[in-house]
Amino acid sequence: MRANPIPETPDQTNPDSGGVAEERLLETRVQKAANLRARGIDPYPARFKPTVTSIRAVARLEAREAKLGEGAKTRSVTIAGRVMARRGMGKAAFLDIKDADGKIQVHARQDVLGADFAILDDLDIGDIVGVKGPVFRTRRGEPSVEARSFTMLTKAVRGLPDKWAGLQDIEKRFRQRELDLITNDRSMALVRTRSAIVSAIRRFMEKQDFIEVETPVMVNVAAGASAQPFQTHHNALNRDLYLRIATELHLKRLVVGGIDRVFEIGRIFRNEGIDAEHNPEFTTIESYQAYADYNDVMQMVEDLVSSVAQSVTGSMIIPSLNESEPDIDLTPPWPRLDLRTEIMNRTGIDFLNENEVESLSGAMRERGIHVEDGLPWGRLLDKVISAEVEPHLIQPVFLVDYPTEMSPLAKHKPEDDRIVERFEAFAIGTEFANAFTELNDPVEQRKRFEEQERLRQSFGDDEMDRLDEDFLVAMEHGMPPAGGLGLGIDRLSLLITGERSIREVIAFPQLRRLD
RNA sequence: GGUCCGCUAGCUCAAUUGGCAGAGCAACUGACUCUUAAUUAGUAGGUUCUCGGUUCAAGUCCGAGGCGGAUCACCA
Repeated sequence: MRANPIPETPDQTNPDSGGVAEERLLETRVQKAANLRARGIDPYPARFKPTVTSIRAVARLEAREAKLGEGAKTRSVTIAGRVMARRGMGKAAFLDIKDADGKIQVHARQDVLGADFAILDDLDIGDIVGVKGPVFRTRRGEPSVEARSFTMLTKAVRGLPDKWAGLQDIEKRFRQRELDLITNDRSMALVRTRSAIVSAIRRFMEKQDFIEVETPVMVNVAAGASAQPFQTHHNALNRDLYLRIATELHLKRLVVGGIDRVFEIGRIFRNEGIDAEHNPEFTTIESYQAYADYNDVMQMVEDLVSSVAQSVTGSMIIPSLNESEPDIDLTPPWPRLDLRTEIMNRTGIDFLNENEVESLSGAMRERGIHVEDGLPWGRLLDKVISAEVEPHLIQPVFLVDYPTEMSPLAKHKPEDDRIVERFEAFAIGTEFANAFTELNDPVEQRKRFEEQERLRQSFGDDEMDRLDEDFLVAMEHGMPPAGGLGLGIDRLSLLITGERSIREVIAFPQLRRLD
């Protein structure tokens, strides 16, 4: 055992760098790395090749046991992973090693390991190591790698959170997600599930002959949705640019160009509040399909969501994570509820009658719905939906046929220009998809945008959709009839994982910086 | 943005009415060759989120602020 020098006077030069105790813990481990170097051992070697993962190593042992019976040993394997626990017994030690697949125990004995055993003097929980040797089963039945050689792969100079309780502090879990992943299996599972969801979506779309594209994130006009954009600046062009708030308009231009089935999975940015359902950057899939209408898209959405759930979780029924909420059954078909009827049933308000700001806001006040002054009609009605209808939509459902004024990019019904062919998909009280039969009449599209601009002027509402001249010119060249979809991947991940906070399904959610 | 709740050792948590800030894990010095929350003897570790106030005395009470959570408002 070598003595680790403890600083006689704590470092006062940088009082913000953490407590003295923390500094000392770090210093101790840095010293251990130096100890290894002094003995000619690189604590950060560049290469190491494991031959099996923990799970495969155990599988090999089981196969061997099936053939040879109890007491069987495999041929030598090589594993690598992080030391999660350590039980030392003088001239022997047990280590729990965690890799990408799971955990396996390592048994290190001085007589077996020889010189490498001395590495354990400078080993800490949290270090990443490589171990080579046969897999056997201990007397207590634990599959274990009998260490014949032992390699330090990465000396960690900070310790892990509590080995039993893990990292519990919610704020730390989000700010230091890597520690959350190391110690909390649920967090790792959520990252993997989200990845599987995106992968399944991509396979679903490709199977239906959609092609995936990438369109600009930085745009001259943040159009295609109602939201405030983030602003940035390009120095060489000396132009202000915006981060996109939707991928819609570029994708439609690709449909004009002849890509009949197109989709993009991408990040969009909305300069708005942050809460359990909103992160300022979030991921959507938007798709556009020529010669389809919103009924086709509706069917695609329920097929997509249910089959993604099936392939990711093995079931279309998502079990509730707590007693107070029901399981969610994603099995298609989902009910199609007429929006106007649904609002009337919930509130008695008929949006075709209350078609002026005054009458609608009056009706809302009568119903006890808080009305903010200065909002245009469409935003008011949106509020009625989100306050009075949306919270009741727990099982998956489509709300169908929206007012034209709140849907500037959707085609109106053939028999009624006050209503557009649009639906939104809801579950767990939250909207997760929005789709319509796309408006492709360029003259009407221009009129609708101009109306949005007029509303923006008169209401001073920064969130109205904006007029994008490049898009309008494209439409003037003719876009085939098409059905379009926007679906929130984060929201879908909430639905499929059973989580209720978007921060749980985003690896690094936006948080206020610590100063 | 409003309201409520939380912030104590590296991690997980205690601390009675305002009365000496404590435990487990991790760490450090030892013992220990089949343990698995190993066992075992000892040691060290604190700006109780920050600033101010009340008080003989503040982790605890009051005020302001920071960060987070829940909820309402707004958005997807």
